[in-house]
Amino acid sequence: MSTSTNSPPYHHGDLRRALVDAALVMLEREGEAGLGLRDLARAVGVSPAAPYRHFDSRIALLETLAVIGFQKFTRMMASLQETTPDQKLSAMGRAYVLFALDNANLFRLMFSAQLKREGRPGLKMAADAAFETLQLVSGEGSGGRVAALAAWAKVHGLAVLLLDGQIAIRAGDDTEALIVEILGRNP
Amino acid sequence: MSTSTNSPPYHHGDLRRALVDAALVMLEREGEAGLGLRDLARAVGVSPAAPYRHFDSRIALLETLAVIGFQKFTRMMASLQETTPDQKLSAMGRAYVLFALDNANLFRLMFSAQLKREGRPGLKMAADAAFETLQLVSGEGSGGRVAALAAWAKVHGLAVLLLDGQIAIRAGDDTEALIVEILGRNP
DNA sequence: AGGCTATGTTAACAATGCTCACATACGTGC
DNA sequence: GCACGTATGTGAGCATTGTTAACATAGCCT
Repeated sequence: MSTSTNSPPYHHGDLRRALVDAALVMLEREGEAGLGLRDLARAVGVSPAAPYRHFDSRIALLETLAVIGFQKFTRMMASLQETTPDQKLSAMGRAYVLFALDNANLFRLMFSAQLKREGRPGLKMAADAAFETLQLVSGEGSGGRVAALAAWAKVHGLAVLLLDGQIAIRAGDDTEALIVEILGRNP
Repeated sequence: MSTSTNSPPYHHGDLRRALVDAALVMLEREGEAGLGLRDLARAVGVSPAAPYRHFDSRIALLETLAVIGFQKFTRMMASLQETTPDQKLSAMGRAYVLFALDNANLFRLMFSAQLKREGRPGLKMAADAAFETLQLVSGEGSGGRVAALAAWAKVHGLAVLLLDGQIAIRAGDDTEALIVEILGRNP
């Protein structure tokens, strides 16, 4: 226990968790570029060098966040209740896009090129795990790998285009309905 | 004219162009994060502050590069020879993806979130111009806006997934053939 | 209690984007 | 042809950032 005065405890308790939590919030608010180690340390009330006891580098922290993102993504995918392959596939597509919109900067980080450039095998594993079920469900329906990749591409592309504001949302649009409509379309 | 000795001329001649050219090369080699103003200045043989006579900031330089990317993209799209809407549409899809693979980091920059965050109306204009014909061609075929967006999403998603190495290219794969196959598939 | 290790702090380094005061070339009006 | 204003490049320096090294403190184990 610390002294009876409210002196801040020298040891934080669970700094790693606190850093990750604060980083996730800060990431979503300011984007990856705005997530500085010093700001992060200050937000948690700790010295600028403290995070290095828990993360080798800023990149390593970002990788951790991305892995967490993939886990969250995987959990959401696994929680879908639909039964028939067709229903399941379309529910997954819809959930995929909504996840991207709800966690814009986290989603961007998950697919960030910078992280892939380094070794980082943990990230690739988390990503592969996340897409395994997706490929499984979409492949078994009709036509194997090509069909699965085509479906994946459409869903991912829609997510990215919406995220970047590239697809203009018009005044009367219900975004969620538009997503379902686009994904249901076979041009 | 400078003196007869080979003293480097104080004024570069066309520094802006030289900076842009060097930046494009450096961008493709090292990625956006690796494109530093000082490195760039050194590569062109000029002082670290010189680029600021031609670009307000690093972001402004990146925006210029992205706009150039969209122009290049638009030219490539316009140069396609196909005639019937169906042929034209599929040729555009193929060209879209190949452009992304050939200009990986430039393509990423064109869709970079960081640039959109700032005002930067020039970038949005260049992007809209680039996609105008795409939307036109794909919309007139069958079903209006939704069909156009669905086609766009699939093409863009395939480009991004390939770019990020997310779609595993297997040993026997011919990448270009795989692209055509995926884009031709209506799941 | 004593010591080992984990965890945090302070001070500093190198690199980066950016700015300011100054130097030099260019071009335009007389 | 020449002075002068403007555009363009230089050099030094500032604030910030990621990162490291030396030191301090807390918690744990015997």
